[in-house]
Amino acid sequence: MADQLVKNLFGDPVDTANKRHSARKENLEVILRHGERIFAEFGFKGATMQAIADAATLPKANLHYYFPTKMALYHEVIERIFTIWLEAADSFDTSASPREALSRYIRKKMEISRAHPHGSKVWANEVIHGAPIIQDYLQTTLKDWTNTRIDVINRWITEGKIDPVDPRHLLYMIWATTQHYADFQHQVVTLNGGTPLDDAQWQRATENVTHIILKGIGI
Amino acid sequence: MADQLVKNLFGDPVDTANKRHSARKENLEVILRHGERIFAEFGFKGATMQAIADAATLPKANLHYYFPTKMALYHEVIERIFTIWLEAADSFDTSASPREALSRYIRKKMEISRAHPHGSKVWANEVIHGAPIIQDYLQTTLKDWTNTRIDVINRWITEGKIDPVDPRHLLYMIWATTQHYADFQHQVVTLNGGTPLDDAQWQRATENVTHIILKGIGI
DNA sequence: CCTCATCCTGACCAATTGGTCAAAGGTTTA
DNA sequence: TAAACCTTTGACCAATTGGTCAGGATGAGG
Repeated sequence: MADQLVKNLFGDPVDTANKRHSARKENLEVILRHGERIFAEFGFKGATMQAIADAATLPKANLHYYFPTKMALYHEVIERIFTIWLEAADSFDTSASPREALSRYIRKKMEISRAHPHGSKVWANEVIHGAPIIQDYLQTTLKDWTNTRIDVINRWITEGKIDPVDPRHLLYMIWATTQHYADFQHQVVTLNGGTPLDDAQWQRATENVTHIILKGIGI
Repeated sequence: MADQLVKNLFGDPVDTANKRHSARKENLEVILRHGERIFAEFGFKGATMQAIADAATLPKANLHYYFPTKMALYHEVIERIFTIWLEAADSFDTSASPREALSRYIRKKMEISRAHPHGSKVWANEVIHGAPIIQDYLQTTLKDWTNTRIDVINRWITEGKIDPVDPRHLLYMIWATTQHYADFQHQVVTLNGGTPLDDAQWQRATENVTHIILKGIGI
């Protein structure tokens, strides 16, 4: 078939060559996307497989074909969110200057809050409810990442590049503030007269957050 | 009966004079306290009347005697939390200097995060899930309060007392950061080696938050 | 074509859970 | 003491919902 002759730049057959394979991929994608939204909106218990199925316009039994249990689907949703979190984490360039490293990190986190508010909400939900699923991440990946950044920030302090603040609380402040625009989106929108922040407002928010935090630590 | 002769300073009969009345009060208190905790821990849907009843060591049917529906109980829990929020709001003294007004407000909010983490979590849950219950508060009381504070902060800016930051984002930063210690308590504790913050650590957190924010706006 | 493996789905089941109710047990008041 | 009232509670019900399953549909490979 002609379809099967389609190749990408590396000469590998493109996934869409196989109807089954591509349909599978598409379905997984749709389920995960709507699952994330429904979980964010109603919490784990409040979200129903039926609601996710309806959103994805698939019969409920079909969801159970791809994900044996609700928990399995939830796990997968969390997994994806963590990937995004890692992406932001990478943008904290430890070799850059404090000003550059922090402002880039803050900007990246603000972008994520705008692009993936649902994911952020699911994560927040998890933590609020005692992190039954992500406890592992918190104790390993997140803790390690945090400790290396704390070291870097402490070095900046020693070198007199920033004020002697507790790095831990600086990081918490960055997390809390940037994620606020995703997690408390509804409140932010309500206080904005009911309309979502536009491009200019997001930029203004990012600038304000960056300004206050950087100046706040003496940069 | 002797009991009925007990009076308070105003001459009113003390509630405890009446066995029924005091038992009622006590039960309401116990149900609301445990309800708040269970709602915070599992979300509205995840919390079950049975779980709250067990925590309060009362039969489930008894809960329904005091609160006809789960939603009615939840409403009452939210109502109480809002009272605490108002208490913090009052501490933002608009007649004080920027330094005094803000540092007092931040300290108060940190104290509330420490004293009422469950309440804060329930509130966060509400907003994350689109504020189905508290929408009214957001649009009226919260919005009004916010607008008056924005005016005050703008006056400070005009008078050159603080940097020209967007008051809105300054407030969001204060809310996000202070509430982070309650809502993300589990994450904070995990990154603290699994032990809750002690007195000194809370004080250090408050100092850091206050320092960065105040210096960040040029005070 | 034809066979096989994969995918889809309506109907169904069992467990959970919010809420009801009638009867019993206390407390207050006259 | 006795009547009126309030509170407590076990047993029960109906609705929701996660998950199952058997049989049908569809695409891949020979």
